[in-house]
Amino acid sequence: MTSLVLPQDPPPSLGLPRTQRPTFHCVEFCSTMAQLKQFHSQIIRLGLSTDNDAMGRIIKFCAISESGDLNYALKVFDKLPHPDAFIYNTIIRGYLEAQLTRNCIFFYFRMLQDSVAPNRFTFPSILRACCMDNATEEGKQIHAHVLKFGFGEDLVSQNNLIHMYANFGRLGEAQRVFDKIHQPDVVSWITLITGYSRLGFVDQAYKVFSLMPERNSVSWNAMIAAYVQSNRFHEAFAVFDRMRAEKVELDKFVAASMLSACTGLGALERGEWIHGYIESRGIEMDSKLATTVIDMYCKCGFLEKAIEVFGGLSQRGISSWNCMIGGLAMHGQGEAAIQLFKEMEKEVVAPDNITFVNLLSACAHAGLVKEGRYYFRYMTEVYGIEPKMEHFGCIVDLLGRAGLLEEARNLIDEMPMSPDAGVLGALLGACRIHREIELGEKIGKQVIELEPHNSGRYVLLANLYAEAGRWDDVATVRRLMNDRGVKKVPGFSVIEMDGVVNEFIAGGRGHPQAKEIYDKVDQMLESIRPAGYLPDTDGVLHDIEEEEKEHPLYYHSEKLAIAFGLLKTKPGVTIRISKNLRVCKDCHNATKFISKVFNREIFVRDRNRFHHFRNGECSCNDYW
DNA sequence: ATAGGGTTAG
Repeated sequence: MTSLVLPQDPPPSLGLPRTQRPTFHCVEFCSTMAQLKQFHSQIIRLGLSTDNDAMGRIIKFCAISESGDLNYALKVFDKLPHPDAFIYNTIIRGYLEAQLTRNCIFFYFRMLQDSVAPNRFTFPSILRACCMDNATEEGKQIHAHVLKFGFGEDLVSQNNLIHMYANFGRLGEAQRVFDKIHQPDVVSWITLITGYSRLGFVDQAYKVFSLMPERNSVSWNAMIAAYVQSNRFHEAFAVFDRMRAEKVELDKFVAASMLSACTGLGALERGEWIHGYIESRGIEMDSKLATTVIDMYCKCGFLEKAIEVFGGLSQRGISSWNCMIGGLAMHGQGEAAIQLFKEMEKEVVAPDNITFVNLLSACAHAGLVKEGRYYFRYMTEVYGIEPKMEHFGCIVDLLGRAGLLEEARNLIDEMPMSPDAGVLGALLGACRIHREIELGEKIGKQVIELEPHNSGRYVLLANLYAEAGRWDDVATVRRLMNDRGVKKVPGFSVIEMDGVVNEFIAGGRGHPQAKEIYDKVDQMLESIRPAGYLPDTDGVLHDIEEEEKEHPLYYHSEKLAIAFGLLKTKPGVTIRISKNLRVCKDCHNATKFISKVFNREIFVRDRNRFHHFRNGECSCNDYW
């Protein structure tokens, strides 16, 4: 497709009816700018350099196609005496795709100034530009234009208005636009559902979802994703089951959402089922889906399988590498993470800042201080990546855990930005481990004021006080939380059994076999006492109230889940638990003893990492 | 007859 002859004879005349004029389809066969320029010059030689029909096609290629050149499009545009709406729309679209949203808006107003009436194709792009630019004023104004120019009935424009208002956080406006549509289509519904969900109104999203007259896989997925993103995994499963019951096939989007739900719960068996489905149905494994699968196996504790899937990928995008390195980090396999990083470099995949977050956190979790320091410098020196907040967080974590609190503090002082709650929280955690009460207190108060609504920050300081036996101060922190109306996130643990996800909350009696399970906990804790287990009540604020101090420690959610696991599985079978908070000191200690006395491997995934308990020891080396 | 909208990682 290198030479294409344009009709030269007779020379086209602008006065001819459309059917008799030359067509310019040749431009649509272009794949490079060089080819396009050839056609362009031929067309100019035909005397058509100011012909909208011809130039519109040239501009379309330059402004929108992958291999185009927006500046060239603009040059062509500047030579046109009377560009038509198509051409303006195309340039606006080009700016949009180049993410030059201010220029989109600017160009739209220029279009109006040039007295070219916008058409129904104009508004979707310009509304998206307003959306991306957070241009609320212009957005409202353009909404008025949509109506004024008579496109109040155009569905695509209305759907984009819904999208835009939702993005602005103006759900009332979004709903009003939706309500005015005579026949909303599936996209209108989905846009509204996603709008509610992204702003955290999941129940409202569900109300809309349940009103939909017809649903396709995209709408099912919008609802599933809404639940997954708000950590309501059981509800995601419920919607998924309904979708299956209605015989809707899952596509790669639904598969990805459901894998995330499995990841969130630590539901390995169900995750394996989805993965098997993807393979047997030949659902396309793009790099995003591959990353989701690998992430599921990592976070559900099946690291070997994650490595296998990773190894089998024909294309390894940066995110696959990052995910795998992060998985090794989470399992405390620092050396392996570094090995993998070196392999990545060998395959000439350029690491990005996330790669280094994961690599540094691998060093931190494995206590590889020397290596961590090395790669922190390496990142900037070799790849020119300036450390961001997260990188400082990793290094502070690394140094702090290793007891190098002074160095961690100095690093914080030298940071180019002021430390956020995450960075200071890392230092605070280190203070608790190393019983640096005074420094910890100072940092703890700072952290709380940085994130006064994050209950975890209060818990950390309270635990530090508890560590020092300062019970009055523990009470003060709790009072502060109460006064501010900050609710502690309830801790829960889940264990999957024959594909059923069993969820436990501390002291909860909701499980049908509660009696049996609680008896098992008592028996379990009695049998580890002779081996040396002593209950440790320091971490009390973790799950419970003061007056219940002594007792419910025994009934922390992970103890219930482990007891259930012992009850329901054959001797020797590995027990896998995942919980939403960090595992407390007492549970960690107890689990070590359980692994020895009951001769079981126990995997516990907590908020931060994996703990692999075996024969009385934990893979984290008590380093968490 | 050239153009527009919805869902997925880390």
